[in-house]
Amino acid sequence: MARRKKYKFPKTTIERLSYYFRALEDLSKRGIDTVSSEALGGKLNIKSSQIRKDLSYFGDFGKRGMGYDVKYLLKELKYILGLDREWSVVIVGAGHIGAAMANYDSFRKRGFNIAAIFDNDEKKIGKEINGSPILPYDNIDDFVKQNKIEMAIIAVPAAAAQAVADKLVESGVTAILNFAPVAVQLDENVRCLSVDLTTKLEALAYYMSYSQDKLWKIYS
Amino acid sequence: MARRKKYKFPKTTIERLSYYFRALEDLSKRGIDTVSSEALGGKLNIKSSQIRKDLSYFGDFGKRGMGYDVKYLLKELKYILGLDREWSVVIVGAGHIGAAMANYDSFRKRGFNIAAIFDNDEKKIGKEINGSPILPYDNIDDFVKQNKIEMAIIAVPAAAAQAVADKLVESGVTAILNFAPVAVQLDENVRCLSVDLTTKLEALAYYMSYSQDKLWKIYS
DNA sequence: CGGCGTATGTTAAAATTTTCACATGGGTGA
DNA sequence: TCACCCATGTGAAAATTTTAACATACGCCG
Ligand SMILES: NC(=O)c1ccc[n+]([C@@H]2O[C@H](COP(=O)([O-])OP(=O)(O)OC[C@H]3O[C@@H](n4cnc5c(N)ncnc54)[C@H](O)[C@@H]3O)[C@@H](O)[C@H]2O)c1
Ligand SMILES: NC(=O)c1ccc[n+]([C@@H]2O[C@H](COP(=O)([O-])OP(=O)(O)OC[C@H]3O[C@@H](n4cnc5c(N)ncnc54)[C@H](O)[C@@H]3O)[C@@H](O)[C@H]2O)c1
Repeated sequence: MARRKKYKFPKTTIERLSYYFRALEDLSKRGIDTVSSEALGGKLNIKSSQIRKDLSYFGDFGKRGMGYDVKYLLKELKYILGLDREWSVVIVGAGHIGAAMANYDSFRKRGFNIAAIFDNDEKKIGKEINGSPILPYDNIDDFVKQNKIEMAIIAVPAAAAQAVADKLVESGVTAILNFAPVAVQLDENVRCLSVDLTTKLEALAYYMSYSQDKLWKIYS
Repeated sequence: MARRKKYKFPKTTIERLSYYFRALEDLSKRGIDTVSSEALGGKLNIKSSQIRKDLSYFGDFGKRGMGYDVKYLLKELKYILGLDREWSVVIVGAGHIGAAMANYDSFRKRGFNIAAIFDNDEKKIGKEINGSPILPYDNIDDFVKQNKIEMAIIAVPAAAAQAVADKLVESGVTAILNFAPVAVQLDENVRCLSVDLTTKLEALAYYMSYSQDKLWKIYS
């Protein structure tokens, strides 16, 4: 499909491409139309050689002696990251996290459309959050199938997460962002990323206790 | 301070220790008092050798032929992770993310006390979330000093994040969990972890576009 | 139009992290 | 008590990822 020079590269590269993309958007907004790997790295606390290597896995985007054309690189990264299209997403769990995600307009700007939110709490069903309806969890299967939903965000309590994930996958979802603090077991052709906020706090606690360990990247 | 056999180990080890801790809590609740690295790994999708190595950086916690005593390992991990004490935390930004974090009781159970939430929105000041008062952002300096706050959660818009971080550090905070999508520039003796939800979604989009890449860990 | 400064893309080396393989030692039961 | 089983802890190998170094190419300026 998309351009790619090498077939193997670090998993962390994709994460960094996303950072590059955002930083470039910022530069673009500020009217800057050329940037060197050195300058971009300074902004993100990432070594310039790392940036050049990451980009080199996908193509030759820069001009020697000159750096990178911001708009051009943005376009390429958009393509590489799969952001040149719309993604239909459902959120399961209309609680705090689910609501936060539904209210975050930057997702929509990036092409992630929150088609609906599902919950099993009668009191929430029928309302809407930021324009997305809250629907009965029991209808999720039909909805996902009919609307060809590919991505889902799980924001239900840990105890319910595995069952929700199973139902989602059965309905046809193939990518899941999971906020529940459990290791969801899934078929290997389903992509699942977990966001674990407790772990982050605990890691901070560890590093507070052992101040001799100075090992941080701005990203993680 | 705490026990540690080797002085160098992967950064990812700490993250995993946190997963082990949570999985062990679960086992403990269910009345299981011994576990092998193999069984624990199965629960978390982590190789048993990885678990044994991670633990070996800090001590000999298991019994050969037997596995690990759940309660004992929990106690040790609690100590290692710095969870055997209370942490006073402030949240900056009483928006969606700030509210979600303040409402999450598991943090309190783990020893993270949300001492206060700060905001510059007149309409929010004076209210409280889950027992924590929302105070004027202008008072944050005094509050942090007087209450010896060490940790902070930044949940303000990206544009304000750097200024907030600077103010926090100036007031004495030395650990920050940052939700704003910017690389905050900090003195190297301040620990900062960022949670970047946009990046996670974008990474999912990438892997949806390139289904040939099957490379997932349950954690990330 | 050709030399010079500059920043890329790449190759090779270094560093880090994971995985393997197995010797080691604790517990159990005969 | 002793032999046997089992899962740990570890040292060495493999795999992955980052960093360094530099030859290469581009554009500008004189
Ligand atoms: N809030 C935080 O800051 C935070 C931090 C770390 C982890 N998490 C995790 O994120 C997840 C969501 O947290 P939250 O704070 O939004 O929880 P919440 O309690 O605010 O919301 C959960 C929602 O899920 C709904 N729900 C429960 N079971 C369901 C089911 N089977 N099907 C459909 N809907 C169901 C509930 O009605 C509720 O609306 C939880 O797993 C939690 O552990 C949250
Ligand atoms: N909501 C999400 O799902 C989501 C997803 C990705 C990233 N984020 C990031 O997390 C951060 C918080 O997001 P949110 O959705 O909670 O935003 P929000 O708009 O709901 O809340 C922001 C809060 O910060 C307060 N605030 C603004 N400037 C301030 C300042 N200088 N000092 C003190 N308070 C100030 C506002 O009054 C508001 O209450 C943002 O940086 C956002 O980009 C949020």
